[in-house]
Amino acid sequence: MATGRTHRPATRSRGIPEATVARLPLYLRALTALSERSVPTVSSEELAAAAGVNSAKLRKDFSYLGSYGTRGVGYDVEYLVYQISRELGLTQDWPVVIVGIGNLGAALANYGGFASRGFRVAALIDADPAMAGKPVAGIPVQHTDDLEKIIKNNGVSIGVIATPAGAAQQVCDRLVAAGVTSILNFAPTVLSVPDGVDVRKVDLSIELQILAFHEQRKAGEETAVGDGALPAATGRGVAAGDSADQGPDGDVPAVMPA
Amino acid sequence: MATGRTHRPATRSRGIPEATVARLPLYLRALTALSERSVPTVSSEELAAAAGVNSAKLRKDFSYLGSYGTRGVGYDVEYLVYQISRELGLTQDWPVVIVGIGNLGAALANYGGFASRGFRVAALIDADPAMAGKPVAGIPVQHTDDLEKIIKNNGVSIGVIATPAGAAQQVCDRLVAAGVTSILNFAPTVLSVPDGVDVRKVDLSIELQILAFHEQRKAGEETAVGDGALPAATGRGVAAGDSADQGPDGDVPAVMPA
DNA sequence: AACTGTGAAGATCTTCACAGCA
DNA sequence: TGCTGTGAAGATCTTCACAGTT
Repeated sequence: MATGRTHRPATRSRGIPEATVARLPLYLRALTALSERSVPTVSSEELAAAAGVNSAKLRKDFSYLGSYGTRGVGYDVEYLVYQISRELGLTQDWPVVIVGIGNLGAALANYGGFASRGFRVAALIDADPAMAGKPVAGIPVQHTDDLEKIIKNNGVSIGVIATPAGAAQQVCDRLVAAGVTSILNFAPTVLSVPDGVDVRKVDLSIELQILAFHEQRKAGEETAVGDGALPAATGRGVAAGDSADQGPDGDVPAVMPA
Repeated sequence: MATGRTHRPATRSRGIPEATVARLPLYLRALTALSERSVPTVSSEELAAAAGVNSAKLRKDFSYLGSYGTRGVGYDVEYLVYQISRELGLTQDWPVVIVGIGNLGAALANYGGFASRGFRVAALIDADPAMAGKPVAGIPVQHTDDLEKIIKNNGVSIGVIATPAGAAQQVCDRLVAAGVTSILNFAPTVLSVPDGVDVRKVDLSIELQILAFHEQRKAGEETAVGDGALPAATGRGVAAGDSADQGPDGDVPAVMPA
Protein backbone atom coordinates (compact mmCIF):
# COMPACT_ATOMS: atom_id res chain seq x y z
CA MET A 1 0.00 0.00 0.00
CA ALA A 2 1.86 3.02 0.96
CA THR A 3 -0.29 5.21 -1.08
CA GLY A 4 1.71 8.29 -0.67
CA ARG A 5 -1.07 10.23 0.82
CA THR A 6 0.67 12.50 3.20
CA HIS A 7 -1.31 15.55 2.50
CA ARG A 8 -0.52 18.17 5.00
CA PRO A 9 -2.82 21.08 4.43
CA ALA A 10 -0.36 23.69 5.38
CA THR A 11 1.21 24.92 8.51
CA ARG A 12 -1.86 25.44 10.54
CA SER A 13 -2.07 28.46 12.71
CA ARG A 14 -2.88 26.75 15.95
CA GLY A 15 -0.39 24.08 15.06
CA ILE A 16 1.26 22.85 18.20
CA PRO A 17 4.27 20.64 17.42
CA GLU A 18 3.68 16.98 18.08
CA ALA A 19 6.72 16.84 20.34
CA THR A 20 5.20 19.60 22.44
CA VAL A 21 1.84 17.88 22.66
CA ALA A 22 3.59 14.77 23.93
CA ARG A 23 5.11 16.77 26.77
CA LEU A 24 2.02 18.64 27.88
CA PRO A 25 0.77 15.70 29.97
CA LEU A 26 4.11 15.69 31.74
CA TYR A 27 3.86 19.36 32.60
CA LEU A 28 0.29 18.90 33.65
CA ARG A 29 1.24 16.17 36.08
CA ALA A 30 3.99 18.26 37.62
CA LEU A 31 1.69 21.26 37.86
CA THR A 32 -1.04 19.22 39.46
CA ALA A 33 1.38 18.12 42.13
CA LEU A 34 2.37 21.73 42.78
CA SER A 35 -1.26 22.73 42.86
CA GLU A 36 -1.96 20.14 45.51
CA ARG A 37 0.78 21.65 47.60
CA SER A 38 -0.84 25.02 47.07
CA VAL A 39 2.21 26.44 45.36
CA PRO A 40 1.01 29.61 43.62
CA THR A 41 3.68 30.11 40.96
CA VAL A 42 6.65 28.34 39.39
CA SER A 43 9.52 29.42 37.25
CA SER A 44 10.28 27.60 34.04
CA GLU A 45 13.43 26.33 35.69
CA GLU A 46 11.62 24.71 38.60
CA LEU A 47 8.83 23.24 36.55
CA ALA A 48 11.26 21.94 33.98
CA ALA A 49 13.20 20.16 36.68
CA ALA A 50 10.04 18.58 38.01
CA ALA A 51 9.04 17.41 34.56
CA GLY A 52 12.51 16.25 33.69
CA VAL A 53 13.07 18.52 30.72
CA ASN A 54 15.19 21.48 29.74
CA SER A 55 13.78 24.86 30.77
CA ALA A 56 14.23 26.47 27.38
CA LYS A 57 12.26 23.67 25.85
CA LEU A 58 9.52 24.13 28.38
CA ARG A 59 9.30 27.85 27.72
CA LYS A 60 9.14 27.28 24.00
CA ASP A 61 6.48 24.65 24.49
CA PHE A 62 4.36 27.05 26.50
CA SER A 63 4.90 29.78 23.96
CA TYR A 64 2.92 27.68 21.47
CA LEU A 65 -0.04 27.80 23.81
CA GLY A 66 0.19 31.52 24.30
CA SER A 67 1.89 33.84 26.72
CA TYR A 68 0.79 32.52 30.02
CA GLY A 69 3.75 33.55 32.13
CA THR A 70 4.84 36.73 33.83
CA ARG A 71 8.38 37.93 33.30
CA GLY A 72 10.33 38.24 36.47
CA VAL A 73 7.86 36.00 38.24
CA GLY A 74 7.03 32.76 36.49
CA TYR A 75 3.81 30.91 35.74
CA ASP A 76 0.63 30.87 37.75
CA VAL A 77 0.13 27.22 38.62
CA GLU A 78 -3.66 27.11 38.64
CA TYR A 79 -3.96 29.08 35.47
CA LEU A 80 -1.52 26.86 33.64
CA VAL A 81 -3.24 23.72 34.85
CA TYR A 82 -6.42 25.02 33.36
CA GLN A 83 -4.90 26.12 30.08
CA ILE A 84 -3.08 22.87 29.49
CA SER A 85 -6.10 20.82 30.47
CA ARG A 86 -8.18 22.75 28.02
CA GLU A 87 -5.61 22.42 25.29
CA LEU A 88 -5.45 18.67 25.80
CA GLY A 89 -9.19 18.42 25.78
CA LEU A 90 -9.39 17.22 29.34
CA THR A 91 -12.09 19.62 30.35
CA GLN A 92 -14.51 17.31 28.67
CA ASP A 93 -15.45 13.75 29.36
CA TRP A 94 -13.96 10.99 27.23
CA PRO A 95 -15.73 7.67 27.43
CA VAL A 96 -13.30 4.85 26.69
CA VAL A 97 -13.80 1.17 26.00
CA ILE A 98 -11.24 -1.49 26.73
CA VAL A 99 -11.37 -4.53 24.49
CA GLY A 100 -9.70 -7.70 25.68
CA ILE A 101 -10.05 -8.26 29.39
CA GLY A 102 -7.18 -10.61 30.08
CA ASN A 103 -4.44 -9.92 32.58
CA LEU A 104 -3.49 -6.67 30.97
CA GLY A 105 -7.00 -5.50 30.19
CA ALA A 106 -8.01 -6.11 33.77
CA ALA A 107 -4.97 -4.25 35.04
CA LEU A 108 -5.86 -1.31 32.82
CA ALA A 109 -9.45 -1.37 33.98
CA ASN A 110 -8.23 -1.25 37.56
CA TYR A 111 -5.82 1.53 36.83
CA GLY A 112 -6.90 4.47 38.88
CA GLY A 113 -5.26 7.28 36.98
CA PHE A 114 -7.65 6.40 34.27
CA ALA A 115 -10.65 8.21 35.57
CA SER A 116 -8.65 10.92 37.19
CA ARG A 117 -8.40 13.10 34.16
CA GLY A 118 -11.35 13.28 31.89
CA PHE A 119 -11.31 9.63 30.97
CA ARG A 120 -14.03 7.25 31.98
CA VAL A 121 -14.16 3.53 31.35
CA ALA A 122 -17.50 3.27 29.63
CA ALA A 123 -17.30 -0.45 28.98
CA LEU A 124 -15.17 -3.56 29.07
CA ILE A 125 -15.47 -5.94 26.15
CA ASP A 126 -14.21 -9.48 25.73
CA ALA A 127 -14.73 -12.29 23.26
CA ASP A 128 -14.99 -14.97 25.89
CA PRO A 129 -18.67 -15.71 26.60
CA ALA A 130 -17.67 -16.99 30.02
CA MET A 131 -16.52 -13.53 31.00
CA ALA A 132 -19.78 -11.84 30.04
CA GLY A 133 -21.46 -10.34 33.04
CA LYS A 134 -18.51 -10.79 35.32
CA PRO A 135 -17.51 -7.54 36.93
CA VAL A 136 -13.93 -6.35 36.60
CA ALA A 137 -13.00 -3.25 38.50
CA GLY A 138 -16.66 -2.92 39.24
CA ILE A 139 -17.68 -2.88 35.61
CA PRO A 140 -19.47 -5.85 34.04
CA VAL A 141 -17.71 -7.31 31.03
CA GLN A 142 -19.77 -7.35 27.85
CA HIS A 143 -19.46 -9.62 24.88
CA THR A 144 -17.80 -8.64 21.64
CA ASP A 145 -21.01 -9.22 19.75
CA ASP A 146 -22.35 -6.00 21.17
CA LEU A 147 -19.28 -3.95 20.38
CA GLU A 148 -20.93 -1.71 17.80
CA LYS A 149 -23.94 -1.08 19.96
CA ILE A 150 -21.79 -0.25 22.97
CA ILE A 151 -19.65 2.20 21.02
CA LYS A 152 -22.65 3.98 19.64
CA ASN A 153 -24.75 4.08 22.77
CA ASN A 154 -21.91 5.55 24.75
CA GLY A 155 -20.56 7.91 22.13
CA VAL A 156 -17.14 6.35 22.46
CA SER A 157 -14.38 7.78 20.29
CA ILE A 158 -11.37 6.31 22.05
CA GLY A 159 -10.73 2.58 22.21
CA VAL A 160 -8.06 0.60 24.00
CA ILE A 161 -7.04 -2.73 22.48
CA ALA A 162 -5.59 -5.24 24.93
CA THR A 163 -6.39 -8.40 23.01
CA PRO A 164 -3.94 -11.04 21.78
CA ALA A 165 -2.06 -9.97 18.67
CA GLY A 166 -4.12 -12.19 16.42
CA ALA A 167 -7.37 -10.45 17.22
CA ALA A 168 -6.14 -6.88 17.25
CA GLN A 169 -6.65 -5.90 13.62
CA GLN A 170 -10.11 -7.33 13.51
CA VAL A 171 -11.12 -5.58 16.70
CA CYS A 172 -9.56 -2.42 15.37
CA ASP A 173 -11.58 -2.61 12.17
CA ARG A 174 -14.80 -3.04 14.08
CA LEU A 175 -14.01 -0.20 16.45
CA VAL A 176 -13.25 2.10 13.55
CA ALA A 177 -16.32 1.06 11.61
CA ALA A 178 -18.39 1.80 14.70
CA GLY A 179 -17.02 5.31 14.96
CA VAL A 180 -13.89 5.14 17.09
CA THR A 181 -11.23 7.52 15.79
CA SER A 182 -8.46 7.11 18.36
CA ILE A 183 -6.92 3.84 19.38
CA LEU A 184 -4.42 2.91 22.03
CA ASN A 185 -2.95 -0.43 21.05
CA PHE A 186 -1.29 -2.75 23.54
CA ALA A 187 -1.18 -5.69 21.17
CA PRO A 188 2.15 -6.32 19.48
CA THR A 189 0.85 -5.64 15.99
CA VAL A 190 0.97 -2.85 13.47
CA LEU A 191 -2.59 -1.77 12.93
CA SER A 192 -3.93 -0.56 9.61
CA VAL A 193 -6.42 2.23 9.92
CA PRO A 194 -7.99 4.70 7.50
CA ASP A 195 -6.89 8.29 7.36
CA GLY A 196 -8.22 10.33 10.18
CA VAL A 197 -7.80 7.64 12.79
CA ASP A 198 -4.97 7.99 15.27
CA VAL A 199 -3.20 5.00 16.68
CA ARG A 200 -0.68 4.99 19.47
CA LYS A 201 0.97 1.84 20.58
CA VAL A 202 2.42 0.67 23.82
CA ASP A 203 4.69 -2.28 23.54
CA LEU A 204 6.59 -3.78 26.40
CA SER A 205 8.91 -5.92 24.34
CA ILE A 206 9.90 -3.05 22.10
CA GLU A 207 10.83 -0.96 25.10
CA LEU A 208 12.88 -3.79 26.55
CA GLN A 209 14.66 -4.32 23.28
CA ILE A 210 15.63 -0.68 23.11
CA LEU A 211 16.99 -0.91 26.64
CA ALA A 212 18.89 -4.05 25.73
CA PHE A 213 20.51 -2.25 22.84
CA HIS A 214 21.87 0.45 25.11
CA GLU A 215 22.74 -2.03 27.80
CA GLN A 216 24.82 -3.98 25.35
CA ARG A 217 26.68 -0.84 24.38
CA LYS A 218 27.44 -0.06 27.98
CA ALA A 219 28.87 -3.50 28.52
CA GLY A 220 31.07 -3.04 25.52
CA GLU A 221 32.31 0.36 26.59
CA GLU A 222 33.08 -0.71 30.09
CA THR A 223 36.35 -2.10 29.03
CA ALA A 224 36.91 0.40 26.30
CA VAL A 225 36.65 3.30 28.68
CA GLY A 226 38.77 1.53 31.14
CA ASP A 227 36.41 2.35 33.92
CA GLY A 228 37.06 0.47 37.06
CA ALA A 229 34.21 -0.83 39.02
CA LEU A 230 31.96 1.29 41.16
CA PRO A 231 28.41 0.34 40.49
CA ALA A 232 27.32 3.91 40.79
CA ALA A 233 25.77 4.69 44.06
CA THR A 234 23.21 7.31 44.56
CA GLY A 235 24.57 10.03 42.47
CA ARG A 236 22.30 12.82 41.56
CA GLY A 237 20.69 12.65 38.43
CA VAL A 238 18.46 13.60 36.03
CA ALA A 239 16.16 12.17 34.32
CA ALA A 240 14.82 10.16 32.13
CA GLY A 241 13.22 11.77 29.48
CA ASP A 242 14.26 9.96 26.54
CA SER A 243 16.80 7.43 26.80
CA ALA A 244 19.47 9.28 25.07
CA ASP A 245 22.33 7.44 26.41
CA GLN A 246 24.52 9.72 28.28
CA GLY A 247 27.14 8.67 26.01
CA PRO A 248 30.45 8.09 27.44
CA ASP A 249 32.57 8.84 24.56
CA GLY A 250 34.70 6.49 22.75
CA ASP A 251 32.79 4.15 20.81
CA VAL A 252 31.65 0.84 20.28
CA PRO A 253 33.81 -2.03 19.56
CA ALA A 254 31.20 -3.89 17.81
CA VAL A 255 31.92 -7.45 17.74
CA MET A 256 31.40 -8.26 14.22
CA PRO A 257 31.25 -11.45 12.51
CA ALA A 258 29.64 -10.55 9.32
CA MET B 1 18.46 13.71 30.03
CA ALA B 2 21.46 14.91 31.67
CA THR B 3 21.26 17.98 33.69
CA GLY B 4 23.54 20.40 32.18
CA ARG B 5 26.09 17.92 31.30
CA THR B 6 24.96 16.66 28.00
CA HIS B 7 28.33 15.73 26.80
CA ARG B 8 27.87 14.10 23.54
CA PRO B 9 31.26 13.32 22.21
CA ALA B 10 30.72 13.73 18.58
CA THR B 11 29.07 11.85 15.89
CA ARG B 12 30.08 8.39 16.84
CA SER B 13 31.23 6.08 14.14
CA ARG B 14 29.06 3.11 14.88
CA GLY B 15 26.45 5.53 16.08
CA ILE B 16 23.05 4.27 15.13
CA PRO B 17 20.46 7.06 15.41
CA GLU B 18 18.13 6.67 18.33
CA ALA B 19 15.14 6.86 16.02
CA THR B 20 16.52 3.94 14.08
CA VAL B 21 17.14 1.89 17.20
CA ALA B 22 13.54 2.42 18.20
CA ARG B 23 12.38 0.94 14.91
CA LEU B 24 14.63 -2.10 14.85
CA PRO B 25 12.30 -4.09 17.12
CA LEU B 26 9.51 -3.35 14.69
CA TYR B 27 11.47 -4.67 11.74
CA LEU B 28 12.54 -7.65 13.74
CA ARG B 29 8.98 -8.55 14.52
CA ALA B 30 7.93 -8.28 10.89
CA LEU B 31 10.93 -10.31 9.80
CA THR B 32 10.25 -12.98 12.37
CA ALA B 33 6.75 -13.36 11.01
CA LEU B 34 8.13 -13.73 7.48
CA SER B 35 10.69 -16.20 8.73
CA GLU B 36 7.96 -18.33 10.23
CA ARG B 37 6.27 -18.39 6.89
CA SER B 38 9.57 -19.46 5.38
CA VAL B 39 9.75 -16.44 3.13
CA PRO B 40 13.36 -16.28 1.92
CA THR B 41 13.69 -12.63 0.92
CA VAL B 42 11.83 -9.34 1.14
CA SER B 43 12.12 -6.04 -0.62
CA SER B 44 12.35 -2.84 1.39
CA GLU B 45 8.92 -1.97 0.07
CA GLU B 46 7.28 -5.12 1.38
CA LEU B 47 9.01 -5.10 4.71
CA ALA B 48 8.31 -1.43 5.20
CA ALA B 49 4.62 -2.02 4.61
CA ALA B 50 4.62 -4.83 7.16
CA ALA B 51 6.34 -2.67 9.71
CA GLY B 52 4.21 0.35 8.95
CA VAL B 53 6.97 2.67 7.84
CA ASN B 54 8.22 4.35 4.72
CA SER B 55 10.55 2.22 2.58
CA ALA B 56 13.20 4.89 2.17
CA LYS B 57 13.35 5.20 5.93
CA LEU B 58 13.75 1.48 6.30
CA ARG B 59 16.56 1.34 3.78
CA LYS B 60 18.34 4.16 5.50
CA ASP B 61 17.88 2.47 8.84
CA PHE B 62 19.42 -0.72 7.53
CA SER B 63 22.26 1.19 5.96
CA TYR B 64 23.39 2.14 9.46
CA LEU B 65 23.78 -1.51 10.28
CA GLY B 66 25.72 -2.25 7.14
CA SER B 67 24.90 -3.34 3.63
CA TYR B 68 22.84 -6.40 4.20
CA GLY B 69 20.70 -6.30 1.08
CA THR B 70 21.18 -7.35 -2.48
CA ARG B 71 20.32 -4.90 -5.23
CA GLY B 72 17.70 -6.13 -7.54
CA VAL B 73 16.63 -8.74 -5.03
CA GLY B 74 16.00 -7.49 -1.52
CA TYR B 75 17.02 -8.66 1.91
CA ASP B 76 17.60 -12.19 3.08
CA VAL B 77 15.11 -12.68 5.88
CA GLU B 78 17.07 -15.06 8.07
CA TYR B 79 20.23 -13.09 7.75
CA LEU B 80 18.53 -9.85 8.67
CA VAL B 81 16.82 -11.44 11.64
CA TYR B 82 20.20 -12.47 12.91
CA GLN B 83 21.88 -9.14 12.26
CA ILE B 84 19.16 -7.11 13.92
CA SER B 85 18.98 -9.48 16.87
CA ARG B 86 22.67 -9.18 17.35
CA GLU B 87 22.58 -5.40 17.03
CA LEU B 88 19.85 -5.22 19.65
CA GLY B 89 21.75 -7.51 21.94
CA LEU B 90 19.11 -10.20 21.82
CA THR B 91 21.54 -12.98 21.15
CA GLN B 92 22.35 -12.93 24.80
CA ASP B 93 20.21 -13.57 27.83
CA TRP B 94 18.86 -10.63 29.82
CA PRO B 95 17.61 -11.46 33.28
CA VAL B 96 14.95 -8.97 34.32
CA VAL B 97 13.28 -8.26 37.64
CA ILE B 98 9.82 -6.84 38.03
CA VAL B 99 9.23 -4.79 41.15
CA GLY B 100 5.67 -4.22 42.27
CA ILE B 101 3.44 -7.23 41.70
CA GLY B 102 0.02 -5.62 41.68
CA ASN B 103 -2.42 -5.88 38.83
CA LEU B 104 0.00 -4.50 36.32
CA GLY B 105 3.08 -6.26 37.63
CA ALA B 106 1.24 -9.57 37.51
CA ALA B 107 0.06 -8.85 33.99
CA LEU B 108 3.61 -8.13 32.94
CA ALA B 109 4.88 -11.28 34.60
CA ASN B 110 2.31 -13.26 32.67
CA TYR B 111 3.10 -11.52 29.44
CA GLY B 112 4.39 -14.13 27.09
CA GLY B 113 6.33 -12.02 24.65
CA PHE B 114 8.60 -11.36 27.54
CA ALA B 115 10.64 -14.51 27.41
CA SER B 116 10.36 -14.88 23.69
CA ARG B 117 13.29 -12.71 22.86
CA GLY B 118 16.28 -12.88 25.09
CA PHE B 119 14.49 -11.64 28.18
CA ARG B 120 13.89 -13.80 31.18
CA VAL B 121 11.98 -12.89 34.31
CA ALA B 122 14.60 -13.65 36.93
CA ALA B 123 12.50 -12.53 39.87
CA LEU B 124 9.35 -10.83 41.05
CA ILE B 125 9.64 -8.47 43.98
CA ASP B 126 6.97 -6.88 46.11
CA ALA B 127 6.88 -4.92 49.36
CA ASP B 128 3.86 -6.75 50.71
CA PRO B 129 5.00 -9.52 53.10
CA ALA B 130 1.75 -11.32 52.43
CA MET B 131 2.75 -11.82 48.81
CA ALA B 132 6.10 -13.37 49.63
CA GLY B 133 6.31 -16.92 48.45
CA LYS B 134 3.14 -16.77 46.41
CA PRO B 135 3.74 -17.79 42.85
CA VAL B 136 2.72 -15.43 40.07
CA ALA B 137 3.12 -16.72 36.55
CA GLY B 138 4.90 -19.64 38.10
CA ILE B 139 7.50 -17.51 39.82
CA PRO B 140 7.48 -17.04 43.58
CA VAL B 141 7.27 -13.42 44.71
CA GLN B 142 10.14 -12.29 46.90
CA HIS B 143 10.20 -9.52 49.44
CA THR B 144 11.73 -6.13 48.79
CA ASP B 145 14.15 -6.63 51.64
CA ASP B 146 16.11 -9.00 49.45
CA LEU B 147 16.17 -6.74 46.42
CA GLU B 148 19.90 -6.10 46.45
CA LYS B 149 20.72 -9.74 46.96
CA ILE B 150 18.40 -10.80 44.16
CA ILE B 151 19.88 -8.29 41.71
CA LYS B 152 23.39 -9.38 42.47
CA ASN B 153 22.84 -13.11 42.55
CA ASN B 154 21.12 -13.02 39.20
CA GLY B 155 23.34 -10.49 37.49
CA VAL B 156 20.32 -8.37 36.66
CA SER B 157 20.94 -5.17 34.74
CA ILE B 158 17.39 -4.41 33.63
CA GLY B 159 14.63 -3.62 36.08
CA VAL B 160 10.92 -3.04 35.54
CA ILE B 161 9.12 -0.78 38.01
CA ALA B 162 5.40 -1.39 38.34
CA THR B 163 4.91 0.01 41.82
CA PRO B 164 2.62 2.83 42.88
CA ALA B 165 4.01 6.26 42.01
CA GLY B 166 4.99 6.98 45.57
CA ALA B 167 7.41 4.08 45.81
CA ALA B 168 8.95 4.35 42.37
CA GLN B 169 11.86 6.67 43.06
CA GLN B 170 12.90 4.77 46.13
CA VAL B 171 12.78 1.46 44.33
CA CYS B 172 14.66 3.02 41.46
CA ASP B 173 17.43 4.22 43.76
CA ARG B 174 17.82 0.79 45.26
CA LEU B 175 17.86 -0.91 41.88
CA VAL B 176 20.52 1.46 40.63
CA ALA B 177 22.62 1.15 43.76
CA ALA B 178 22.47 -2.62 43.37
CA GLY B 179 23.77 -2.42 39.84
CA VAL B 180 20.79 -2.05 37.52
CA THR B 181 21.57 0.28 34.64
CA SER B 182 18.39 0.13 32.57
CA ILE B 183 14.91 0.77 33.89
CA LEU B 184 11.50 0.44 32.36
CA ASN B 185 9.17 2.57 34.42
CA PHE B 186 5.42 2.04 34.49
CA ALA B 187 4.83 4.33 37.44
CA PRO B 188 3.59 7.82 36.62
CA THR B 189 6.66 9.55 37.93
CA VAL B 190 9.73 11.19 36.51
CA LEU B 191 12.65 9.21 37.86
CA SER B 192 16.00 10.72 38.71
CA VAL B 193 18.93 8.53 37.89
CA PRO B 194 22.66 9.05 37.66
CA ASP B 195 24.43 9.37 34.36
CA GLY B 196 24.84 6.11 32.59
CA VAL B 197 21.48 4.72 33.60
CA ASP B 198 18.77 4.57 30.96
CA VAL B 199 15.15 4.99 31.79
CA ARG B 200 12.22 4.46 29.51
CA LYS B 201 8.71 5.08 30.65
CA VAL B 202 5.38 3.68 29.70
CA ASP B 203 2.47 5.77 30.70
CA LEU B 204 -1.12 5.01 29.91
CA SER B 205 -2.56 8.32 30.94
CA ILE B 206 -0.05 10.26 28.89
CA GLU B 207 -0.94 8.27 25.80
CA LEU B 208 -4.62 8.82 26.38
CA GLN B 209 -4.09 12.53 26.84
CA ILE B 210 -2.23 12.75 23.57
CA LEU B 211 -5.07 10.94 21.85
CA ALA B 212 -7.58 13.26 23.48
CA PHE B 213 -5.71 16.24 22.12
CA HIS B 214 -6.01 15.00 18.56
CA GLU B 215 -9.55 13.82 19.12
CA GLN B 216 -10.53 17.27 20.23
CA ARG B 217 -9.00 18.75 17.10
CA LYS B 218 -10.91 16.42 14.89
CA ALA B 219 -14.14 17.42 16.52
CA GLY B 220 -13.28 21.03 15.99
CA GLU B 221 -12.37 20.69 12.33
CA GLU B 222 -15.49 18.83 11.50
CA THR B 223 -17.27 22.11 11.27
CA ALA B 224 -14.25 24.15 10.34
CA VAL B 225 -13.66 22.12 7.24
CA GLY B 226 -17.14 22.97 6.25
CA ASP B 227 -17.97 19.36 6.00
CA GLY B 228 -21.64 18.75 6.21
CA ALA B 229 -22.75 16.41 8.87
CA LEU B 230 -21.51 12.89 9.03
CA PRO B 231 -20.07 12.24 12.43
CA ALA B 232 -17.10 10.72 10.81
CA ALA B 233 -17.99 7.19 10.21
CA THR B 234 -15.64 5.50 7.90
CA GLY B 235 -14.90 8.35 5.62
CA ARG B 236 -11.47 9.63 5.21
CA GLY B 237 -11.15 13.15 6.25
CA VAL B 238 -8.26 15.29 7.03
CA ALA B 239 -6.57 14.13 10.10
CA ALA B 240 -6.10 17.01 12.33
CA GLY B 241 -2.94 16.18 14.06
CA ASP B 242 -1.07 14.01 11.83
CA SER B 243 0.28 11.69 14.32
CA ALA B 244 0.75 9.63 11.30
CA ASP B 245 -1.24 6.57 11.45
CA GLN B 246 0.66 3.41 11.96
CA GLY B 247 3.44 3.25 14.32
CA PRO B 248 4.01 6.51 16.04
CA ASP B 249 7.54 6.08 15.15
CA GLY B 250 10.51 7.19 16.87
CA ASP B 251 8.82 9.75 18.94
CA VAL B 252 8.41 9.84 22.56
CA PRO B 253 8.04 6.70 24.54
CA ALA B 254 4.92 6.61 26.28
CA VAL B 255 2.50 5.33 28.60
CA MET B 256 2.21 4.25 32.11
CA PRO B 257 -0.21 3.08 34.55
CA ALA B 258 0.39 2.20 38.07
C1' DA C 1 17.06 41.59 39.42
C1' DA C 2 14.52 37.88 37.92
C1' DC C 3 12.40 35.51 34.55
C1' DT C 4 9.73 34.96 30.22
C1' DG C 5 9.35 34.77 25.15
C1' DT C 6 11.68 33.99 20.91
C1' DG C 7 14.93 34.60 16.73
C1' DA C 8 18.53 32.05 15.16
C1' DA C 9 21.78 28.31 15.18
C1' DG C 10 22.31 23.43 15.65
C1' DA C 11 21.09 18.75 15.84
C1' DT C 12 18.11 15.03 14.33
C1' DC C 13 15.09 12.81 11.60
C1' DT C 14 12.56 12.08 7.22
C1' DT C 15 11.95 11.93 2.42
C1' DC C 16 13.33 12.46 -2.20
C1' DA C 17 15.45 10.94 -6.14
C1' DC C 18 18.80 8.67 -8.48
C1' DA C 19 23.36 6.48 -9.14
C1' DG C 20 24.96 1.94 -9.09
C1' DC C 21 25.05 -3.00 -8.59
C1' DA C 22 23.04 -7.78 -9.32
C1' DT D 1 15.08 -4.53 -15.09
C1' DG D 2 14.56 -4.32 -10.11
C1' DC D 3 15.86 -2.84 -5.98
C1' DT D 4 19.41 -1.23 -2.70
C1' DG D 5 22.32 2.39 -0.70
C1' DT D 6 22.89 7.21 -0.05
C1' DG D 7 23.83 12.37 -1.02
C1' DA D 8 21.14 16.18 -0.58
C1' DA D 9 17.03 18.72 0.49
C1' DG D 10 13.42 19.38 3.78
C1' DA D 11 11.02 19.10 7.98
C1' DT D 12 11.15 18.89 12.97
C1' DC D 13 12.91 19.39 17.24
C1' DT D 14 16.28 21.25 20.61
C1' DT D 15 19.19 24.56 22.60
C1' DC D 16 21.36 28.91 22.91
C1' DA D 17 21.46 33.44 24.18
C1' DC D 18 19.51 37.69 24.78
C1' DA D 19 16.00 41.32 24.16
C1' DG D 20 12.00 42.63 26.62
C1' DT D 21 8.90 43.00 30.66
C1' DT D 22 7.53 43.24 35.38
